[in-house]
Amino acid sequence: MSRAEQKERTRRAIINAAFSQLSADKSFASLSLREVAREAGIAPTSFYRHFADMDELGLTLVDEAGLMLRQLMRQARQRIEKNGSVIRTSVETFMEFVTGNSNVFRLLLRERSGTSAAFRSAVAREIQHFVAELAEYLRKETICPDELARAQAEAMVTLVFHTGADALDAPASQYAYLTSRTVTQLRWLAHGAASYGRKPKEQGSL
Amino acid sequence: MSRAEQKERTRRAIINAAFSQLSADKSFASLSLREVAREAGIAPTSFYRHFADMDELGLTLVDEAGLMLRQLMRQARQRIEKNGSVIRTSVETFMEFVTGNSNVFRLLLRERSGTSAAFRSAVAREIQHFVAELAEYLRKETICPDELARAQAEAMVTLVFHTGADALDAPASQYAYLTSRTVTQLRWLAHGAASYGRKPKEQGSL
DNA sequence: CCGTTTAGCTTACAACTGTTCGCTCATTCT
DNA sequence: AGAATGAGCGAACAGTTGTAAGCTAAACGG
Repeated sequence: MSRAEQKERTRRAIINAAFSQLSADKSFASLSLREVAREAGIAPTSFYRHFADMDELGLTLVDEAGLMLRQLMRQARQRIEKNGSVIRTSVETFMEFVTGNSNVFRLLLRERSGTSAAFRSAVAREIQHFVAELAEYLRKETICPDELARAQAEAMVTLVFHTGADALDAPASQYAYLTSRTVTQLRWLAHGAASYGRKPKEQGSL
Repeated sequence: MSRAEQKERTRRAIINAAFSQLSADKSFASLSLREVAREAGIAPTSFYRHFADMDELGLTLVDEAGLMLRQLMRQARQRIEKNGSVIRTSVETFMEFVTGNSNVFRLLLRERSGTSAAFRSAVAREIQHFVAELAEYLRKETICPDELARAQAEAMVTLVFHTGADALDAPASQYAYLTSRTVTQLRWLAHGAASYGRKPKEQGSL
């Protein structure tokens, strides 16, 4: 086995060890370099041959998580073409991602408001891809000015993300309810934005 | 000074020390018993005379934070009566809370998806008060069935909370924009829910 | 006024943490 | 073939952590 090949292999072992240690009651911040190294099957000091820092490893994990998110978006688009219902299909796809890769989602969810500014902005950047893509879609589909499309997309992503977070602590029997509740919320938003977008000044007592 | 009085006093010193050590780059999980005790001016072991655990202290902090939230709600109601615009006044009041008590808000924000199930459900409970109260208001104001009022309230609280989180990392010059963006989003929701609530079945391609 | 209670202290320990240093030894380059 | 590189290791160090045991002294209750 070539040297570079072997190096890449233990690098992956480290990354996988880190991912696998994340759980409902263990965040990235509570991982220790030594524990990760132990599970990766290397000596603690060998860790430094691959990452300068735990932070550097963390940023790598966030990048990989973001990658999975983008793959998810592509997958959602395919399903939409065959299925029709944009909102429901998107929400269902996202919920499958959350329940199937809960540790990955948890990483994004926690580090989005975590203690490292670098992590926070890395996560924010990944989510922005989501928002930007959705906003572009809305701008094409509806006849909405740029700024409103973006605000609408942000609200939608926020609601879907939040539902994912709820699902992490809810029993599987609740998934269907959570999904359809979110679908309803997104439809409200879409409908409200479409008919209300042109007259954003006070209307009614709200 | 009475004994009970003195005990209560150092108990508060502990709580205050903990709150004051929270910051953008220090979460509750990264506080150490010793550090807290040091800032409170007591020996590490004396901590146990007041709390069995760091977890017990944490739950106390979450309770206090929830109390502040409820006070905030009362304050918002007063301002609404004098001001009229429900949504804008509510969002502005909340943003003042976030910027004025950022450590308290950060605690709720982080522990909502933190590593302790007890913390998570404690925070969720506090937020439910928010949602329930808003839902009741919506049910009275609009002519909306229970379930929809609740879903609407949840979406609104989610969006406002998320905006608070954004504000924590944004420069103060962005506050006005964040606020009005959120106001717009909430109005969309309200409008969409009002006109769309009666026909939740597929409408349009979304 | 004397015995009990108890907040707070000091000392101590065992378990971990991240990181430095120097070594081995298989792969790579010349 | 011979020199250089670099991934991985073991030992060691200086910090920190939570927590246990036992003491002191001041407030308390009878």
